[in-house]
Amino acid sequence: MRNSEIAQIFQDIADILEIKGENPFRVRAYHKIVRILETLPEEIEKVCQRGELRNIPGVGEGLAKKIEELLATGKLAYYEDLKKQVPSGLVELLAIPEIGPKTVSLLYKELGINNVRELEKAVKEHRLKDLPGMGPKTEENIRRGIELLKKKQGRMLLGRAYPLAQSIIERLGGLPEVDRISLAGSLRRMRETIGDIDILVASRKPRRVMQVFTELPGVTEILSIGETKSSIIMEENLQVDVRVVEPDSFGAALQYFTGSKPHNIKLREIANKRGLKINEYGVFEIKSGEKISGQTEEEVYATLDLSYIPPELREERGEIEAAQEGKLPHLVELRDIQGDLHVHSRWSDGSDSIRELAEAAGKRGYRYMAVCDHSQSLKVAGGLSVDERWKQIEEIRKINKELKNFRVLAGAEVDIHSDGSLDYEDELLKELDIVIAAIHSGFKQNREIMTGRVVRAMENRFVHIIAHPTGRLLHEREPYQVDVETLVREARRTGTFLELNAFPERLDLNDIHCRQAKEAGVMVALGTDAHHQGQMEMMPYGVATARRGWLEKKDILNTLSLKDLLKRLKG
DNA sequence: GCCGTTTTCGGCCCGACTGTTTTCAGTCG
Repeated sequence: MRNSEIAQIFQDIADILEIKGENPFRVRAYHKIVRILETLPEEIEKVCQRGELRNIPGVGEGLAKKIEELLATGKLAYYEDLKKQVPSGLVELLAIPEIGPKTVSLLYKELGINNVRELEKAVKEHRLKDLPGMGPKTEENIRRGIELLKKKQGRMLLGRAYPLAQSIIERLGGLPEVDRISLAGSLRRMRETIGDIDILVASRKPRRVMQVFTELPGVTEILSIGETKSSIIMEENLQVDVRVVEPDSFGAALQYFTGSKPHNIKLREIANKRGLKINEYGVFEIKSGEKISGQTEEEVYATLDLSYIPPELREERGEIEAAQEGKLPHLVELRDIQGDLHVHSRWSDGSDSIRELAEAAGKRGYRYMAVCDHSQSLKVAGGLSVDERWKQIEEIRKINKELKNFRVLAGAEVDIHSDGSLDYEDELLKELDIVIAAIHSGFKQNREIMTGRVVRAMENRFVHIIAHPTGRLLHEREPYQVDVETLVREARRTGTFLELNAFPERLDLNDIHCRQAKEAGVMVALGTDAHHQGQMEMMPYGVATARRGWLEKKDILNTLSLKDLLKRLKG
């Protein structure tokens, strides 16, 4: 059984236990194991085989036994039993905003409602408002909640949400009433997808800020408007929350609203042990109630003897322990990136000439850029025949003679055939400065074949990089069945680099994989996969994902100078 | 359900907001 399947079962258990009104801390224990499983860099089965389940913080005797049972039999008696007690449709009701476990339980007991369809019907017939603890407003809120759930088709891509948030910040930040303003929430942590945009403002005149905010162009609905918090819906059904605090609390509030929740919980536990309390207003001594810090985030962390933890790391994946020991990574920054290692020109399916691309890259401060147009098999993307490729190499050589302080690397994104062979012969590959191998066909192969296919490509000594190694397209296509653990190991063995494709739909490798690569000593190659010059702007999303994967400058191939890069590519 | 240089039992992060109440429960982040 795979980690994601086991995680799904524990998630289900957590939901059922909540509806049953079980001890919330038991529920929390299940939520925690779900998160652990979703981000574990190896299969839990291997951990189990090594007898190390109990070494995972959050896994005690009970969960260890349940995991063992699932791995051994594919089933869990406890879960099967729970499912009999609670109709399956109740869990889906939890997804509706405004509805939590208590309401689900009430609806079921009083009205026999056990799925969304029945709830909609009951709302229409106004059967909810007379239930104990409910009234017409709650009924209306639930109606809107169902509507919202239907409209909101999941989370928005980082690459879409980020510019939107920036434009809001620019508008609000320009107000004289705004002292400070910042992104918060998962967007500040640069998660690959986000549920809503959180913005934090420091101001002594919240009313004015809220007025401007709720009247922004593009606002389609105002969900709530208050002194400290307002929520709106913008076009594309994106929810935006703004919170306003006093300037003195800005740091504590920013820390608090940036999350993640598990990160904050852990931080507060540490604070408690020291007789301190953290909330969004500051760090307080519990006994005296005296405020110790809160103006800046740095202060908040320093009060707990922690070095400052960058937002991208705040996922409770060991960053707090690292901060305690002063062993946080020195994360890579955008300005460390010396060039883009994956762009397409109009020779294949891009829309700009190599010269235009080079000029744009130079303007970004880059020293080099790898033009990696598709290879001959990929006809839909205008893949280059062998002849065309030779001509392109010639053109690039010519362009390089004209350029100063900038180098266009002659590259190719070469298809890996179904059997692992490559789309060009070695005698052509060896003429290229940089060769990226990629899968664009046969997505349905099983795990073993797919993994072996990529490994075979790695074994070709002219292949430098594996492009978008899992092939996922967020919201569109699942990753193909490839064993990343093996890829990382084989990359190390063969001296191959793995790409972190910065395109927002891809972000592939993802953060967890990046960390795996780092730990195995495999360098990551950052490329935007730009198909026109504007798309080179996607690089920050790649850098952010690298940071989420704990990567430092030394872990990334294209932080090297041109000279060092060329040396690495040869060796 | 987990966990322990204050504990193997009794704790487990913290507050805002809303709508329903007349002091609080439920939900959310």
